[in-house]
Amino acid sequence: MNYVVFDLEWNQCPYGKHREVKALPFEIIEIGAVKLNKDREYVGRFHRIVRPAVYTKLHHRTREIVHMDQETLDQGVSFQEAAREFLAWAGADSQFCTWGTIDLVELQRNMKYYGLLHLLKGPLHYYDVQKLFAVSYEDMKSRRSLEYGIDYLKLEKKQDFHRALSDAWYTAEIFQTIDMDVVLAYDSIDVYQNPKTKDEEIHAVYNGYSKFISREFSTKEEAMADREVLATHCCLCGRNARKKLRWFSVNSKNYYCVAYCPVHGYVKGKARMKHTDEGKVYVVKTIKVSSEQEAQEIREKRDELREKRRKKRRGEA
DNA sequence: TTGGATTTTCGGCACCGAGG
DNA sequence: CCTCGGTGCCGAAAATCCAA
Repeated sequence: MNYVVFDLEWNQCPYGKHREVKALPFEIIEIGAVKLNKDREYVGRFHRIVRPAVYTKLHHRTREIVHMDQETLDQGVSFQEAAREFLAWAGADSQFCTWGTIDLVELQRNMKYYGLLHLLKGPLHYYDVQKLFAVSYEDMKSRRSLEYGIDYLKLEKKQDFHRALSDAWYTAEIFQTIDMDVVLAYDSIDVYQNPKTKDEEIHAVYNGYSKFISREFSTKEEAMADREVLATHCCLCGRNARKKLRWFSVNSKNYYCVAYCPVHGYVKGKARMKHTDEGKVYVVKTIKVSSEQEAQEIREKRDELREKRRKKRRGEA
């Protein structure tokens, strides 16, 4: 098993959104990757410039960020060739690592555009080094820039940022500093290819929380009526935790609830509604360990929200 | 049963900070 | 300039409640 740390550079429609190709808002123009063995030692690299075929001219903003001239781009290979070679080079049993969540999405979106998505079966497990950085060195929630991470760790800035190979290299260097226990405990799942059937639904357990990704439903109501979506299993032992506070919504997308595990005490649930390109919905539910105090706070938050809406109604009447 | 009051739902919008 | 995810606010519409 190898780790493939990769980074992409992409371009967008230089003439504004109204003239873009809907299925391809971002066109990949460069792929850079560093391969590490199971001990996270450097074993190889991959680099391709991709000749753009949809947006042949660089967006002015892109040109400012990515330092590439037109000749360099024109000398690139086609996306089909670059993607096939990249995946072949990566090998079937490698673990992808990226800085942030977007690169996996754009890679797949570009592959879909060219009818190559079957080469990369999702959902994809990967390591989001930006997240691992936050878990290891900050508050778990922050999402820092790559350069911030390099500065924080006092690593040498040998090359410019915002080129695929150098950013992949920087990401790999940060990845190498992360404690292996943290890496193993916090893998990420990309659901650009979201679960379609019940067997494909994802149940993942992490340190102190668990994540469930449902199959598709036609409507939100149907989703929120599903047994597995509503279930509140303790994220530590998997036992059914009895609900203390039923699922309630704060807005159209997020639902919360509180439950009590007979062994581990309070847990809190959060369910987020996600929409697919085809207008279906699926649910990403997380269950986290909580406390009596936090449970009380969530209850108060719910009551406050109700009170607020009530007051507002009165004011308008 | 019904109409008004109250509560919930839900899309739009704006902001932030990451990505290019 | 555009995407994405998260958050919060707002108002209209839908759903529900409740008393006459």
